[in-house]
Amino acid sequence: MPRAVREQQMLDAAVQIFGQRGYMAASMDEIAELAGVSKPLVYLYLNSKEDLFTACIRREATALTRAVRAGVRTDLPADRRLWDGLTAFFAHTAEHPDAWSVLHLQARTHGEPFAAEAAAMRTEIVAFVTRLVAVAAREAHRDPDLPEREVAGLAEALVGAAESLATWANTTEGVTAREAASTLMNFAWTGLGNLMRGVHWSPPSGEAQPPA
Amino acid sequence: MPRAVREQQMLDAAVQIFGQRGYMAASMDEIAELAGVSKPLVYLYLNSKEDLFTACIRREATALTRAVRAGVRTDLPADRRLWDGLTAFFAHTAEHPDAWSVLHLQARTHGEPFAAEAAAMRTEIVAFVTRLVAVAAREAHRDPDLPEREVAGLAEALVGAAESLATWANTTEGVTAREAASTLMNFAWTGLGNLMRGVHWSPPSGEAQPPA
Amino acid sequence: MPRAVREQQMLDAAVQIFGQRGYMAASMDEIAELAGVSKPLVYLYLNSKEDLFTACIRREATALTRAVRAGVRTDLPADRRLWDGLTAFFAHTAEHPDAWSVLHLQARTHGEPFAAEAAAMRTEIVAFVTRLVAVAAREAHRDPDLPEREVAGLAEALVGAAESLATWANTTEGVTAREAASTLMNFAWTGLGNLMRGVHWSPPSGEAQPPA
Amino acid sequence: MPRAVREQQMLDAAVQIFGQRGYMAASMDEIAELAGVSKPLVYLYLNSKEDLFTACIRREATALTRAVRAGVRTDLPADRRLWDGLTAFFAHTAEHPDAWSVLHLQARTHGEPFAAEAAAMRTEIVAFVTRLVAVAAREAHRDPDLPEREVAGLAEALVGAAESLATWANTTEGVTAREAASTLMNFAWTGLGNLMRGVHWSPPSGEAQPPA
DNA sequence: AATGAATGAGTGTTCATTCAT
DNA sequence: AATGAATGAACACTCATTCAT
Repeated sequence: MPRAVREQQMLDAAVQIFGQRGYMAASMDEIAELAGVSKPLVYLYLNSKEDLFTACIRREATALTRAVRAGVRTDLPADRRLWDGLTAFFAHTAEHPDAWSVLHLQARTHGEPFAAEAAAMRTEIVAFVTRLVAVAAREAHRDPDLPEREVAGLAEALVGAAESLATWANTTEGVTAREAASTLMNFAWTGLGNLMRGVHWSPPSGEAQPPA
Repeated sequence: MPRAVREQQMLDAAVQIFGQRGYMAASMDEIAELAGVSKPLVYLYLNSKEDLFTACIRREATALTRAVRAGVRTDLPADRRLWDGLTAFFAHTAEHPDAWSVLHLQARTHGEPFAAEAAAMRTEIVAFVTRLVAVAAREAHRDPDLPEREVAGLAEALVGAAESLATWANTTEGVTAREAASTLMNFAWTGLGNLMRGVHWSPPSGEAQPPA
Repeated sequence: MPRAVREQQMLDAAVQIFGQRGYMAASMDEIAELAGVSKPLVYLYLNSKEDLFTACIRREATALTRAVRAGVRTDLPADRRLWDGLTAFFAHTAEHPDAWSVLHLQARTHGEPFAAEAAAMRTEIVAFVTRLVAVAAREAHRDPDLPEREVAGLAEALVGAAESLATWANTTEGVTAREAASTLMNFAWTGLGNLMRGVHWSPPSGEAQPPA
Repeated sequence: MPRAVREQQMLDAAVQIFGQRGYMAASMDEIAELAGVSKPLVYLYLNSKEDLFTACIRREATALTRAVRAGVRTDLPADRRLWDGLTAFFAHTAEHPDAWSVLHLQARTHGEPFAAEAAAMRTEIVAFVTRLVAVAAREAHRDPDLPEREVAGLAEALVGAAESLATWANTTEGVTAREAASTLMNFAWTGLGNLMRGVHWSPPSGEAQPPA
């Protein structure tokens, strides 16, 4: 069996164990057993527990950002792009709960090296949202631009709300990705003030066509 | 030295170590040393690592909810109450970053018993926000009520955004509690759509007078 | 409360705990609590765990040998004296099972100092039996005497059988001291060979009158 | 070095330490060091201190009963079988004093799980003796049978005497297995009463031929 | 390419024992 | 005469990691 395949099996096992038990409570024994290989092989391929964990974070971070990017078409208006991105995000986290636990909980909880790794991914997503907000402002002919730090804060808030809803959707019976995305779009785009007055944001009728 | 005092010293030390190292990486030795007592005394007063951690979570959860409640006056309009609550929340988390790490990260990452403890506090806060949204709807003469699940999702999103901004404010140089609260109020109350069109929500001029 | 009384209370508690938990598993905390005093007081009166245990052994050894001696009248024939001694022995061990556990099990199991203490008592009892056997031989006009070492072995065997029956009687439902003594007298005095042929030893009709 | 061999080495060391120090006073460190291995290996192979102790008890119980059975030929008369069994018993306990300490003292002193393990072996031996007594009664044309409980008591007494003599022989300079067996046969078979009148039981002239 | 065998270092926890009062 | 407060030292157990093959 080629090395690359074995390595993926190990990462699969590691993500599952890390996601469920947590980084420190996870034991290399358990991971090796779940991967169906001997422990020395895990060390031969992945060097150490820290390296293994880092590899998990990197792989899953890449997978998540890729999934979000794949769901968004750059030729559509800003609110549509946000809606598509959120839908993709909620769908991916719902399908890979262990990976989401690794990225959102475990990586941030066990010290700088790992937190930095996860922060890199988060920064990328925040940047994506920040660009979106900037574009939206331009589309609305808003001038002068919002202050840069305020935009950063808004993006931060939006991403935080999304993360929180992802966990909420994962643990609340029967909440779909579309529903979570819809709730968040109403909240973020329209604002509570408008919502109170009966103003709603409605999801576009047709689904986004993934580029390929 | 009386027992009650010693116990608080131990909890202080434990919150600091747990918050910085994480629950599993924290060693009872280190906590005892930081508290300036011997390890057996920690066990005599707090029974076990698990009980010690639980005690930390409970103490800090109580402190946080108390701080938020103390910042809010029930005789003011909904947006003002939200603003005051957020300001208190950001101020408290900024002043007790280790406690915030314990509540927001560590407690959720290390198994049901602890997660449940932190979830209880979070539930309380979400309920607080949920009531606020309901009140706001009534104040805006909105009839019929928003669907219950949608309100739950909105509260979840708002709390998630707040949590995220708390961490952001703690790690970004020079962001004050007022600034974080202001950003979130704009985001949550006005909505991005309005913001893009130049509509802003402005913090009330006078500070809230804590009941006394 | 006078010191002597307190000390006896502590020994009572200690015998109970040592007898039930075992020497090493017994904790000074538990003993102090059961005795209704603070731990430092136990140390003030009895110095250390080892000394406390030794004191227990001594007190119970004395009590046991006293009980046996009290049951035997020197003016009766040898078999009657043996019967009376055994009856007293079984009655005492049945009434003080924790003390018996301390003497027979715990003291012998935890190293020289304690084993020696218990051995001293046992030696006394073995000597008592040895004298009895010698007297019996004389009464039976047996000359020349049995070799000394053989007599020692016989006494050892008899005492061992008695110890074993004491535990057996303590743990078997409904076996009385008289019954245990009767079984042992048959075994020891008559011998299996005779028993097989229907020869029995019968307990004397009247009870022994304790000297007082 | 193959696992099975290492395991026996560990059990050897454990029996020695447990027999000399006692169960609770024995430390896993000491056992591992005496076995010439690291502590984790002891845990890898034997799981826990309790399991290790249980394994010791089981191994030595099996060895002892095997030795006794191997010394007895079922085609010989009852007294001869008893004599052979006792000789084998005393020889084995004399050669393995630590094992005898584990079985007779330690196992009975440290709680139900271990006591039950040792009791199982003892029950087997008592049953063996009980059958012997029954056979002897039949051989002596004794009819009707002795009451069942009396037989149980007799077997108990005999076994207790043997156990006691085993320890006596182990601690008294120059007492051989034959001598101990001889003393006990006289005591048990002939009875003190007959002994006093000069009646002796004599060991058979030729040694028993072990079946193969 | 892969593993059975083995360990150094460290953890949570307990307990006999002692001050200071 | 008696105790609340405190600890040094030790122990069972675990785990990431590495040889030798």
